[in-house]
Amino acid sequence: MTGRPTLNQRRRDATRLEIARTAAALFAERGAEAVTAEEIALASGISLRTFYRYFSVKEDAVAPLLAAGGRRWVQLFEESAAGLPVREALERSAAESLTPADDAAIEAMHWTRDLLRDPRLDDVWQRVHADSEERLRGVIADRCPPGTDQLEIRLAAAAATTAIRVALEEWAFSDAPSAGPGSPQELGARCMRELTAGLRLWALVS
Amino acid sequence: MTGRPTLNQRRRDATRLEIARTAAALFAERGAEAVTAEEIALASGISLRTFYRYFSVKEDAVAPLLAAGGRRWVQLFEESAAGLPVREALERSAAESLTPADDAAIEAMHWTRDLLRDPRLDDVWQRVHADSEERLRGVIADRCPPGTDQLEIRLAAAAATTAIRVALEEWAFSDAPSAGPGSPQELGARCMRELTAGLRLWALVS
DNA sequence: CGCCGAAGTGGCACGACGTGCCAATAAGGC
DNA sequence: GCCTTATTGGCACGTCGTGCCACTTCGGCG
Repeated sequence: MTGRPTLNQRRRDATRLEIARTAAALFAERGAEAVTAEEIALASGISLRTFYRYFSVKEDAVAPLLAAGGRRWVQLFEESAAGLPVREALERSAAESLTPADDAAIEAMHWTRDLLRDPRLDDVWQRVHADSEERLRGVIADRCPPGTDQLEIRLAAAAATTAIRVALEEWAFSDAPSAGPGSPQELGARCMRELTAGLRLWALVS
Repeated sequence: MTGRPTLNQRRRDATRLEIARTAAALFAERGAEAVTAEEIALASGISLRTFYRYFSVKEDAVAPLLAAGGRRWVQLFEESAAGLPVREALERSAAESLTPADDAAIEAMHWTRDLLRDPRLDDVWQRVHADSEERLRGVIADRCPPGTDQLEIRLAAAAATTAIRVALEEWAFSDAPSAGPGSPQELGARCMRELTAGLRLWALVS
């Protein structure tokens, strides 16, 4: 279905991710304020001009890391069994996306904690979630019968995204480990349940 | 209690608001991208250097207008009868803040619609709500008995803020009037009810 | 094999952004 | 009146982000 990305596209994505790692290391070390775009570029082995072809704003360089979880969430939700009620599918995919499986996911979650503490990166964080909410809205709509009230779908996407955002922020500013009590999964499940419990969408789509 | 602001402070706030109006007019006319900070400054009768003493980022110039409703909300909530259950107080103050009373409020809501359509201003919009969520968290905490679970309070603030944000965005991109069906009040009440219905905080604080 | 178009990269120049610094000015207290 | 304090404007500077053009790389095709 989804035509696999071309070779060049995958190389581009790899470069993107490598720049993101470099930027994250520099940002975590000195703070985003004190790092210039040129430094990130040179440390990544590319020119300044090329850096701005990958990211239009300096701070966005870490977006691929911050957005990784959300991407995975949407993907898991899309792939979940079609028979599953929307609400179950949403909760399960969220929980799974918060349980880092491969090394890349573990790494991304590790960086997230450091990056969230930098106020200069608040904007990227918000942008990432606005983007996530939008994507989620799309895939939820795909699961609902045509004609379903669009506002209800939007509210579901907003509630779910807000839940995960709050859970991650809460975790990042605590000293809880990434698994067990106080972990993103646990907080995420709790926030998600509370914020989505009152939605009428669940009644509309059985 | 709250010592009234000094004369100088009020002059400062007035200047701030006037710059905001000037910036909003320019942004709405040409888009934030095409307006330089220097233009806003000169059109406001101040120097560029002074402009940056009022707003550290060009786009923030319109923040006072976008934040006006949220400020009012928090204020109304604080002033609401102490006997009222938190949930009622929150819903009523939100509804009232979405029903523009004085001219300034009407004007702010009018600008909001234009400004929300400019993608370049998304960041300010998000920042304004992050700020609103924070303030709300504070005043809700003041109403709850000490020792109340902080996460529950945070979730309530996040849910309420998200509700209002979604309602305003939905309204701004529709052609609904600012009163009557499809109005911010109506959408706000509906979003608020759905997003806060599942919160455990209401059970915790009676 | 060599040619070729498409895509990616680097260098350069430029306007705009945002800040540190210092001098000039205005406001408020004694 | 004077003095202290806050606010303002001007200037210089480093950084940001983009338009433009020349150069390289790479996969396809005769």
